[in-house]
Amino acid sequence: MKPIQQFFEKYITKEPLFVNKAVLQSTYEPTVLLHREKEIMALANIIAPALKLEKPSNVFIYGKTGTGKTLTTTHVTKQLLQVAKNKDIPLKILYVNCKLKNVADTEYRLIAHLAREFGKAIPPTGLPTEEIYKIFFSAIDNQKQVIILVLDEIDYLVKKIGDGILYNFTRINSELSTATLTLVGISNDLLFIEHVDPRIKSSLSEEELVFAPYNAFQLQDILRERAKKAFKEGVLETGVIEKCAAYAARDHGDARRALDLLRVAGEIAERQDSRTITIAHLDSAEEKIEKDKAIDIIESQPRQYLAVLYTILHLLATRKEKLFTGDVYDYYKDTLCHKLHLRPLTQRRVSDVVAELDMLGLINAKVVSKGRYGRTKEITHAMTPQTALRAKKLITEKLNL
DNA sequence: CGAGATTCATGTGAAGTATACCTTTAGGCTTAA
DNA sequence: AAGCCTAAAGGTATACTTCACATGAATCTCGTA
Repeated sequence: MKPIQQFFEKYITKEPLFVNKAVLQSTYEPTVLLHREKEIMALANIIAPALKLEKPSNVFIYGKTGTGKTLTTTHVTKQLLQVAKNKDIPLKILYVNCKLKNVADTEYRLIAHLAREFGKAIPPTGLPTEEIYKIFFSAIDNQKQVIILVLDEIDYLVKKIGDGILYNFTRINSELSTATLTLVGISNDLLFIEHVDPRIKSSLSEEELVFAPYNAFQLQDILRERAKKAFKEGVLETGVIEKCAAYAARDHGDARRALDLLRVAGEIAERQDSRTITIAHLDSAEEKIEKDKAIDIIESQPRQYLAVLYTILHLLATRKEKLFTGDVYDYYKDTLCHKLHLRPLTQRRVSDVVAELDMLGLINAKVVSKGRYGRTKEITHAMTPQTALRAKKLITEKLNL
């Protein structure tokens, strides 16, 4: 028998470690959210008036990544929607992630996206933004209804295009006569609202919820609960859950990360034909996750961004000295763009691109003053060496270098 | 020796440009009465 | 005469460029002890 056939034969008979892998994926919504009872009730209280067709207060939710903000919000809004449906209450929930490139990363695109949710066809460009607002308003204002708009990662949007958009949000309800719209903003950055006009702040952030990071014990509870459903009995070696929780608690109690870690560890173990999941699997999982995340982001970046990122990775790998914007720009313009027959962007633009790559977490860029030797961004690694290497290879392929 | 001026390399804001796409409008052509 | 198609005119968003000014600590300068 050919080896590849043997592989397939074996594959069928192989004992899986998972019973239900979806439980560990980030799209999974558990029916019970552990250790978020207080937050759930708080949010429920805030938005409950919707059931009486009154406008609930606007809310801002703060918390680091993986503290259950998004999950809690979708959980609560879903339940609310369910009740509303049973009682025939006209309630709509809209959820938008502002970080999605070319979907909701500008004011025009965000409102256009919302209007499309209501079946309106909006061109990708060409109309005045004001016009898009009108279309959106007319789409929702044709009947008495309560709309709850959840804007995830709203801090990213505001950082990118400024806080003018928030001002426009403040006047939404005065434009509507029959419908009402409530804004639920979710932010990873606890400080970002402090930078906006206090009047806008008080209008949009009538209520605030802060999600504290999970501690190691809470993470363990969550992991155990999910692991029970995801894995067959007895596949987890003792200490794996504890270690997994400890890893995640180390950097700001990120539950999503902890779950990813567990899932990927399981996948690796399965591939290696292991009967159990060990701590060693956990370690390789940590590496793989980071790599996947970076690769994912890179996949969606335009050519110019890739070229700049490649330059940075290349220079960081080759030289020992610190790396500054000027060095990057020189190599990018003189060497890389030349090789790629790419029209070089100006230094001004590259400066912005570097800032965006920093926001995406692919690199670290910090503005430093070198006194007599000027002011610049000092650029350093944000990825582990292995990941950086993989990333560089991927870009090489994507750019046809 | 130390306070204040100078300097460098690039950050950063504002305004301008190119491109792609939109709606409106006016003219020309077709059609049906 | 009414209806329909087309192409030009006039408008916008976005990504990028151009222009011009801002930044901030190391270094220089010069008056003073």
